[in-house]
Amino acid sequence: MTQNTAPKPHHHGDLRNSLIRAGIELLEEGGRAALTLRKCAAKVGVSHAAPAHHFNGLADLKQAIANEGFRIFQSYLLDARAKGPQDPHSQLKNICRGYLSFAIENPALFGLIFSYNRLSELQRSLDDKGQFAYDVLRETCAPFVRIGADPVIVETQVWSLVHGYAQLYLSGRFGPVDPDAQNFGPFETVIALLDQLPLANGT
Amino acid sequence: MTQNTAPKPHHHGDLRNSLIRAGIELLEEGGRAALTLRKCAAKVGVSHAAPAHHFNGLADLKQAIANEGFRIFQSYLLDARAKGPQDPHSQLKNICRGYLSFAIENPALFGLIFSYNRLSELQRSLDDKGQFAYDVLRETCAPFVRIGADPVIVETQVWSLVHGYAQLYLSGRFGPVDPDAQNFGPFETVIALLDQLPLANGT
DNA sequence: TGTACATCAGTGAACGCGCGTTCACTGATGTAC
DNA sequence: TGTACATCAGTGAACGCGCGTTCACTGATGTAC
Repeated sequence: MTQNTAPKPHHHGDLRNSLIRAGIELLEEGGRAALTLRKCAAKVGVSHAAPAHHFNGLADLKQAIANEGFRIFQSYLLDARAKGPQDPHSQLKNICRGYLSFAIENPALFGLIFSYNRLSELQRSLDDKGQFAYDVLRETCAPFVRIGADPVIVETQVWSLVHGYAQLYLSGRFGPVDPDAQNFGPFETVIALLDQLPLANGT
Repeated sequence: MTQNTAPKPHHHGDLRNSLIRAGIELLEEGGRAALTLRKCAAKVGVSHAAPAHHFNGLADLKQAIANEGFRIFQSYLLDARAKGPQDPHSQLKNICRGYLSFAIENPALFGLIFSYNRLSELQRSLDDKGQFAYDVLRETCAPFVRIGADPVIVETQVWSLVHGYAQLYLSGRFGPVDPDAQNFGPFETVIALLDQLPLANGT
């Protein structure tokens, strides 16, 4: 076809992105230890030497996966906020639902992009990507900041609350993980927690 | 000396516990991937085959490390609560400081014991150990539950808030990680967040 | 349009490495008598 | 108290495995002319 959009690889077509997607699947299927260059190559159906043409080693692939993870994470937040009513309260609740949805549907990726990793070179790059997600949260929190108050308090409180609940829920600390739970599931719980926060009237 | 307290190993003295301690150090020094049976053995100074007499494989050592991690975590909570004034507000604040201290001083261990691991057989065992820590938090939260209200709301809110803040702080999301930060560091921040919660008067 | 050529993504064999695990062994410890 | 013995923690060699990485190669693609 045309080649004006992106440089098309000659044989596979889109091996780099395919390897990233395969890596995410391996991560969710078998945890961090299951993410290897050879397994990614096998999942895509190429030889184990092929990834070397697209990534400068395993660390580089991991970084690409984490970047893609942040992109997906941000799309969860934006999609959730855009779907419902656009008043500030609905936006705030929906963005928190999106946060929790991402964590539940992509638990290993969620763990990867927020993992503490003092040793990793990728931390700084991730900081930039993570900043976009933070910005989405910040602007959604803005209407709830009391006049004259430091907006960081509300932002940090909402983010910590949702993030902590998501992780503790995933770790099974609040009972078995069941995304299909009826009645009072994790989404209702996190909204109930949010309703307890002393937020200013959203304007 | 005497042998009436615990069965003393013949040669090393306390190899099992030494391997657990070495494993925790490796974890903090080099991340999850650095935790191997051979490295633990080398760090303790025994042959790489020695651990097989004390652990049934790497997964067994990891489980022992996670159990020890929960024990240390709980001791942080209890020590922090016991040190300061014993009124309910001080207790609640101090237990949250202990929570954050543990996370900052043992970030990899913190990550391990709260890691989502669907695949691990050790999850159930950890659930039991984690329950003790939850109980400490629950009883400290009890005075702040409004009459007639579900105590789970306060417990979950406090726990999620502190846990989420600890993890986001460690991941560098709130700026560089600096335990020696002057003025308004992570401990002051988490207390400020806590002060915003709509808690009943501690009695 | 056709041909010759440069590019480069993917191949398959090969390498060294650290890993978990096994095995027969050694030798210190603790115990039975 | 002394001796013979059973126990078992730790040793060192060996194994097969999956890993990342390299290398010369192949052959399809895209381009220059």
